[in-house]
Amino acid sequence: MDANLIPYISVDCVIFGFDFEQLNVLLIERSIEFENVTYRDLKFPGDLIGYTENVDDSAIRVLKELTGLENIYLEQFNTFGDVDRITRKERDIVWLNSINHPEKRVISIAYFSLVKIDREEIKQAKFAKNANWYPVSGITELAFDHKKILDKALEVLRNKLHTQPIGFELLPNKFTLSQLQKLYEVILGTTLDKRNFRKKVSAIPFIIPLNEKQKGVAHKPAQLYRFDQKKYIRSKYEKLYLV
Amino acid sequence: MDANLIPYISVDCVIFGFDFEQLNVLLIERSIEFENVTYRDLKFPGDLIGYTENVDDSAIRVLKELTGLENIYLEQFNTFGDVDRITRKERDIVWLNSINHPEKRVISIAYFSLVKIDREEIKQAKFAKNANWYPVSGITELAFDHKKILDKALEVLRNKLHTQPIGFELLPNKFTLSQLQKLYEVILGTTLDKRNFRKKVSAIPFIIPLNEKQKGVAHKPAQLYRFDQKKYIRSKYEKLYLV
DNA sequence: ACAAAAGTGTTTGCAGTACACCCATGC
DNA sequence: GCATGGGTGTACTGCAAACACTTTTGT
Repeated sequence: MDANLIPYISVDCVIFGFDFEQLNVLLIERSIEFENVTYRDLKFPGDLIGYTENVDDSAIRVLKELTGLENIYLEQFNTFGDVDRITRKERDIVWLNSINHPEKRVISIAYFSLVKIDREEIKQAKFAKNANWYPVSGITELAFDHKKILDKALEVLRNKLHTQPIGFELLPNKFTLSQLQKLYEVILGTTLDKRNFRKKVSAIPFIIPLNEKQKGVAHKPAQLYRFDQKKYIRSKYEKLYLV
Repeated sequence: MDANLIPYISVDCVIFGFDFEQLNVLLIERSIEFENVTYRDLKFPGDLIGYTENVDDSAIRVLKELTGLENIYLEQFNTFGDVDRITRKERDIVWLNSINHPEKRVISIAYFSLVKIDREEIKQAKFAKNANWYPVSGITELAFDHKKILDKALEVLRNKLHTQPIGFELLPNKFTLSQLQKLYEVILGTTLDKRNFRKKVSAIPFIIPLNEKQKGVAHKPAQLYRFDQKKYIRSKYEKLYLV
């Protein structure tokens, strides 16, 4: 136990990635022996906060240590502070004892992060070998109160998607309109009309077509687009009602 | 200093009230002597969190102790965690010393609260005698990082006003449409067309006209309305695009 | 009678929605 | 040549916005 860390407060990071099919989150596997059975529970990456460390910097540190990534989208979304939030299940207590966790009560400040899965650091899977991507749609239970944290993160992500251009944080720098549409459909759980979707996109000045097309696909190659952050900031669009 | 409180974590409550003219917040006056001058700074009500207390319950406790109010709208909106957030100004440090505050670094979980100023407890001003309502529009500086907290609270309030029927938490149970419109105008900083506003309201099934009118006003008395929470929850309106 | 706020309809334009077929490429 | 996803236009409908005068009360 690191004496530089406040024993009562932690950060947890909900890291989302999109593989053009599904929305995924990065989870860490926690193995524990309990009543002669080995359980493999999943949890979000997180850590206690340093006495002399800004909370935002703790989240940046956790992300850097796990994935090697810096300068990615990261935003605090909620703080979870129930007294029994990490001791509600017996397996959680067993695990806390196994790592000599000093306190039974930890308040956690949760962040959500959006990463482009085509980035080199992610592709090389340099992150901890017990960390992996899991499709959000298949997650029914997590360690501690982390399922509740995931549900809240999804709610916030969906709300933000309507009003801010954060979807591009999940896509490669060059993307197709079908990929963008699929992203909205998967995250919002809807289907969208292709022609109407493209009509709206074409009216948005900061989604810019490139002189470049997809290659090596077994169908008509798609036009590639990029998102222009500077044009977004300068434009009149405070809200992005793409959907 | 209460030994039951975690010295590193607090809650702060941004309590909004609407007097039909302006949006107000409840602030506590902090008097300190510094370099032979008495400063009167303003801050939000808050307190450290108990070791065996849910964070949400801390906020409820702070609100109850200050105003005597229970069962009012209260929602966590952001956590402020910079190391120097309460020690950036020298006057803040002087004040911390004067109350023997044990730590120079406190992470604060901020809540915003909406109260009906016609409630008896509020009208009787039972709350701490150094607490008072101040118009939001006139606030330029607050103790610690509380101006930053206020700005964030306002941002969240404005966003929520578009999508959820929280404005009614600031109005009496019986209100006029002009009062409702003024509330939107003041909080959002816009002006609205009376006829268009009323057209939208009349299409909303959970804003219900009463068999009752204003009395004792020197003009045509207005129809009174009420907000029906149950009808809201059961209705199809997930989002309240009143404005 | 006058001041002060309540209350009420119509027109116009734009934005959302619904909908079906041809095109370019790899295998 | 066939399977796969890419790409395109129009008509209809409903909501948003602009706008001015009459009504009811207290003083």
